[in-house]
Amino acid sequence: MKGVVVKIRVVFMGTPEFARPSLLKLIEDGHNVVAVFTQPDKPKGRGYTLCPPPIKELAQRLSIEVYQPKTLRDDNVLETLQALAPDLIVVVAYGKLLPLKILTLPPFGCINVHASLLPKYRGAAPIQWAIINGEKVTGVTTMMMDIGLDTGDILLKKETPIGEDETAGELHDRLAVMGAELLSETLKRMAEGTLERVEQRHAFATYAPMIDKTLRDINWSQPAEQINNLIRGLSPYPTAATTLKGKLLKIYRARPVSGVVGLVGEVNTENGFVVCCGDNTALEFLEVQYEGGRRMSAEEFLRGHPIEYGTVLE
RNA sequence: CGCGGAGUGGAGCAGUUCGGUAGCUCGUCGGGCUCAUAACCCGAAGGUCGCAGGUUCAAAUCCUGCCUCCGCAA
Repeated sequence: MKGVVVKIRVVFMGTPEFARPSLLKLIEDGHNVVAVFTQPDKPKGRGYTLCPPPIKELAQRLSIEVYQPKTLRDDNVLETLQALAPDLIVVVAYGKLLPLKILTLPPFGCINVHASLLPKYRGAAPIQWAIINGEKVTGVTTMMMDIGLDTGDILLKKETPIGEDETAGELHDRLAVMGAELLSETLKRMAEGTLERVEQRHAFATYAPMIDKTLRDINWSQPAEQINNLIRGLSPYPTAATTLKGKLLKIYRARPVSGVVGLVGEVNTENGFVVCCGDNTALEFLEVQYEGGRRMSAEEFLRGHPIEYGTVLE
């Protein structure tokens, strides 16, 4: 019989899909997750149906107690947490800043998993912005949380190249899994006592703010490469878009092509669904969705929507 | 009751205002041309027009209810 392992009490805080692999990994690793905090249900979709966040569903399936406070700056919430007596709080894309009283509550502190190589891309949308800015490499970071937004001391980092055609959705899924693995390793090394904390080089910090809807409108005078970065960074949500015959056309996937020149925004369908961009570059649409319609390949779209010669996108 | 759009052969669409033979682009199958082809020519198969009622001599089309999908908004 080996020595008795004392399991530490963990409270998990997270909200969207990105946090799922991390919570699952904690359970797989045998950690004692005593409660899950997640954002309140929100009205979503057509008809404003109240939808629980992905983490709530997962937690309920795992029979873990779920709390959904509107704010953490509340004495009742603090009392609840004190009663739960966590040794450690793990935060993955929770969507709220933790007040000092909570940060200092667990003896082992609060650990956060962030989807970038800190101090770059602090904030809400690191994955999207890394792609929009044309980064070739990104990664995940674990850190000891402090009072600021993603400013805490770094524990572990793991890099990964961004594929040339990779979309934010695909990168999101990869980083979510990488983040879960890095979290697992972080906790393991914490238990071993081999973890070091390194202060961020704050001078090199950049911010990745929430994605604003005005971002989605494509400016065709930009070079194709840059437009494609935007398309990849916003796919599949909220999706870069343009206007065709007064209706919204979302672009899920495209690729720069050569040999086609024309006015900025002009459509050429001689060889695929190609649009002329700035600096004499051109972009071919591969997957689109027209207002009111399904998402489909550009080829399918053109069958039912022949485009007149000289049509210009706005 | 948040606002709006759409369901038509396997895929994408037109036809619906103003009821009267089911149409286009593509795919599939067969044949032809070609050294050859995803190219071109000829031909064929394939549709309860989302579902259920109603109006009518007659409904894809008009009326009512329901289901599903999509855009906006959040």
